[in-house]
Amino acid sequence: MTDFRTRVYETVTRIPMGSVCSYGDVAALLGKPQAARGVGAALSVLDETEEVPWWRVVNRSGEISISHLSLSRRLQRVLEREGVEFDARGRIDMERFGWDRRDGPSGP
DNA sequence: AGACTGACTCCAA
DNA sequence: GTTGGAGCCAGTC
Repeated sequence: MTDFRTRVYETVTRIPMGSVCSYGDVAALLGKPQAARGVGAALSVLDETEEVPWWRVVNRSGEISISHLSLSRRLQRVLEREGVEFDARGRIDMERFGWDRRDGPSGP
């Protein structure tokens, strides 16, 4: 197990239920803002039986960035059950559900 | 060690 | 809003 992967898992495990985070954000939290693809590689070796909630990591556009269609749909269902909302195009409002959001959704 | 792959992002048309 | 191309990085063979 590489140290990088270990740190990715520790960070992803901190994402609270009902929130999501982008690959780039996880990379930035590790001090490597350019390692977004590396984060994807680290999470790609996991599966749904793992303890790490890797399904809470989506791309910068708020879309599930997995090519396997049936799996991405399953992940969307899981996220919706956790309270994350998707629009008609299968996209998440990162301003509302992004873990790194600075202000709450019910702003002034 | 070297080359390929892809669950990423950014930027310019 | 899309599309194409170019960097970046870790995993795998």
